[in-house]
Amino acid sequence: MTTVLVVDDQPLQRFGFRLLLDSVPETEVVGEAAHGAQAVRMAAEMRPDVVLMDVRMPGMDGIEATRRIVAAGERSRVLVLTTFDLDEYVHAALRAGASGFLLKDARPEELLAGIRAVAVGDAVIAPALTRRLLDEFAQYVPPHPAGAAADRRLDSLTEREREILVAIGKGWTNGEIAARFVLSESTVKTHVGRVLAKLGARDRVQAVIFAYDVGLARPNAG
Amino acid sequence: MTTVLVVDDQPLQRFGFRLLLDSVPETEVVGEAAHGAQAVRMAAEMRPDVVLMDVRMPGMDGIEATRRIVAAGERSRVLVLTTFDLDEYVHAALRAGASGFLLKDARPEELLAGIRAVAVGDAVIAPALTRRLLDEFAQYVPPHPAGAAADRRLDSLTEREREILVAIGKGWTNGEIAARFVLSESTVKTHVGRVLAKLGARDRVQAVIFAYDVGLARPNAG
DNA sequence: CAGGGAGTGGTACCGGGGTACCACTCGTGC
DNA sequence: GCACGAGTGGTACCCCGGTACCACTCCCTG
Repeated sequence: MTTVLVVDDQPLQRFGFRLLLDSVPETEVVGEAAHGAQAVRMAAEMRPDVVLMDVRMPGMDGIEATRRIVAAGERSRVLVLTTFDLDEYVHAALRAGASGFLLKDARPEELLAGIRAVAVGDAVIAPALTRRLLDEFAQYVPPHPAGAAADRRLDSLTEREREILVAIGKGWTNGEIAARFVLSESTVKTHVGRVLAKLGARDRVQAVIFAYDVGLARPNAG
Repeated sequence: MTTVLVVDDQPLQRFGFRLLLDSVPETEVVGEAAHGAQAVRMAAEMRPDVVLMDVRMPGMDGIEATRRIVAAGERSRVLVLTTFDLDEYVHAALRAGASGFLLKDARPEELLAGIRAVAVGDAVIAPALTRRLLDEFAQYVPPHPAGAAADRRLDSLTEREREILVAIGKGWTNGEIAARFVLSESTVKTHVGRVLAKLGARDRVQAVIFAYDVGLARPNAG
């Protein structure tokens, strides 16, 4: 059973979601919020599996609410829904830590499939948006994994450990990494410990520096 | 009506796809290919709306075939299917110009929805892969044009605080900073606290990232 | 001279980070 | 069949990092 918190300023819209989600056995709406602040509070209180988040709302919007929920280390995954397929919304939402971005004109099955996906830790993007996202992706991501030289220490890391290192390089806490990767914090600590040991780093700060040195992490704003 | 070319080296697999796609009125399998070279030829001949492409095949694999079909300027969209969710496959496929990437364990409705999406020019990624793709995306794509905002935060630091920030960026602990600067650890903590507050950083890890972003710290490969 | 910012230093508290050690499940390879 | 590495998860413990709050000294400026 997947518990869902519905966030939308339109009562009728919330009613529609509740009707749909409660009509199938696998999902259950456990609460409704009418704006961002309320959503953040309720997410912390009832820890739903999935937060169905509208973007445009009076007061705190869905993006900011998403950012706070994710930053708070909540276990809830946020699935952002909007009527407008503006690129800025998509970028902002994903950067805020949303696990998915769907359009409100999605078919009911698509919405349910999306909720199912994010509930187990996967991510979904509306097909109409994916195309543009991929174009940007191809534009930015270097063809070959950057520095050919790299570092032998980097090679000693397993695939998972490299992912953890990248996450450390983003400044995430163990709790945040656990939430985003859908792991327990114990597991994250185990991974982090092994990464530090293999790199010969004393703490995560030195791991971050290593990540920048080998090009695993890259300066953002410029 | 969406015309589909099925490409897979396993006859049984092709049969399964044909069964599924011909069972719904909107799609029709107009051809089958057993390897990459044949796929490229057939795509050019019959110009299907969608090419359902397996990755692992003897001879020319699905990635190379995709690249050639797209490069040839065919109108066909390529939807890549594979059993293995290896990152290299995903990258290579998307770089080759594929419109989508799904796993073979997808449910029939998901596959049909994917074909429908790519047929109209959208793109789809299997939810299980999207998560990692988004992580990379966030890693490479710059957040906002911005840039000037970061510098202002740097300007708000005093001379001493900038020195402290540089030291933090070298991975030094508070104790080490105190020793090198000949200060008490209390003083260092005070400085560090002020630096974090001014930068809006949660901890020294994020301060390190900031230092790299604004160029106060620089990658030191080797 | 008064005021204020910068630099230095202290105490007290606590939460997260890091470590040590162990256990279980997979899948691969011998 | 077995061992092994990778991934995941747990418990227990200690200490550093970060915060809150305060105090004192310079030195510059109004």
